[in-house]
Amino acid sequence: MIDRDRTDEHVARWLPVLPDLDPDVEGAVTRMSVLTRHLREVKDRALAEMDLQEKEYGTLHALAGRGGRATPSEIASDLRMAPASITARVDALVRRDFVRRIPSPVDRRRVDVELTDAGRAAWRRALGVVGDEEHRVLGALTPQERRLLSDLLRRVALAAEGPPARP
Amino acid sequence: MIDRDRTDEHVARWLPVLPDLDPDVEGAVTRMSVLTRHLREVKDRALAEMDLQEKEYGTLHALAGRGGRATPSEIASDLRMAPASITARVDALVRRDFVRRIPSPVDRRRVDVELTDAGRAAWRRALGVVGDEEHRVLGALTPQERRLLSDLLRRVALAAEGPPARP
DNA sequence: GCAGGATACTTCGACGTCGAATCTTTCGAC
DNA sequence: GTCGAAAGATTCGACGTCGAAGTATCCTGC
Repeated sequence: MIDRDRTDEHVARWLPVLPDLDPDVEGAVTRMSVLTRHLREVKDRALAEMDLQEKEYGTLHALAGRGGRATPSEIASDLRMAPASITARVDALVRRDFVRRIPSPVDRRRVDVELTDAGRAAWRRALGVVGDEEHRVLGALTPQERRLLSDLLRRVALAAEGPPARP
Repeated sequence: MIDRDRTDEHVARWLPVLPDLDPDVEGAVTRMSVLTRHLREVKDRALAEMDLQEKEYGTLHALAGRGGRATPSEIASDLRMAPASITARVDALVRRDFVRRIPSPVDRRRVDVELTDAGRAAWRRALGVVGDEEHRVLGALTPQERRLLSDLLRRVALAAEGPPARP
């Protein structure tokens, strides 16, 4: 038969006290949360071995996703963080020579943040390891099942993105 | 045809720069992360309307899951937090009379934390609203599809819980 | 041209979490 | 019995994030 995972234990532990708990809803939600946390932790450890923190990598990644140049506000938006939090992140990356601050010549309020060659190299070097664990755990499914999973999650995501709950 | 969600945009934006990105793997992982964050934010807002913070509810919930009585270490373990972080949380709940500290008579190193009647009532009152959004978004699927989603995620979770990646 | 509002980044103060250290109590070896 | 190691909660100092305030700059309407 199929094995039980930790979420099954979790649900089994709660069912007696919350009888109207839907095991499939609770199971799906809990597993998404568990897997998200797991991937972040593995990514953290893998990056640490190449002397990079997750927040450093994340900032470089956001930058690379914008062609290697972006404003603090854009980075904050991509990372879903407060713009105020970006200042310290960029400071640290500047100290490591992974990034440069370039005052915008066209708008003197703006400061563009630009990847240096070293920054881009560090990002590329780390790029491989961060996806590895994702592929490893998703490798438990066949390609068709991965497509199916992604499609099911898209429909759930659309419901989440759409109209909020009716009062 | 089927609609695109924000994750589809995300993948489309990255595909040109990372050609060997697997859209199904990246899509599934990103949607799990997005949905986990979404559910936490909605839960936060719903709880705020009944004058409860997410961290307060979380602590009460962990306590209720242990029959209304547990040690700080047990709470920390259930919440996957450092035991040191529990002290302040319990302090705040004690101030609201949701919780009591009871020195263990059998082991004088231990301090049991116990739900008060008010604490249990607050937990029960909040219990309904936290599950509502989960059911709403998962309602985009049929019961059979929810079962299927949960089963697919279980297999992924088992791969994550199992042996780590081979070096 | 200029006054007032909007925009963009940064600074500041507060907060939550964590690892390490502390202090007490318990347990085990002898 | 006693000593040292282990276990449990807490305190402390550091860190990352955030909202609000601050500062400089741009833009729009008049």
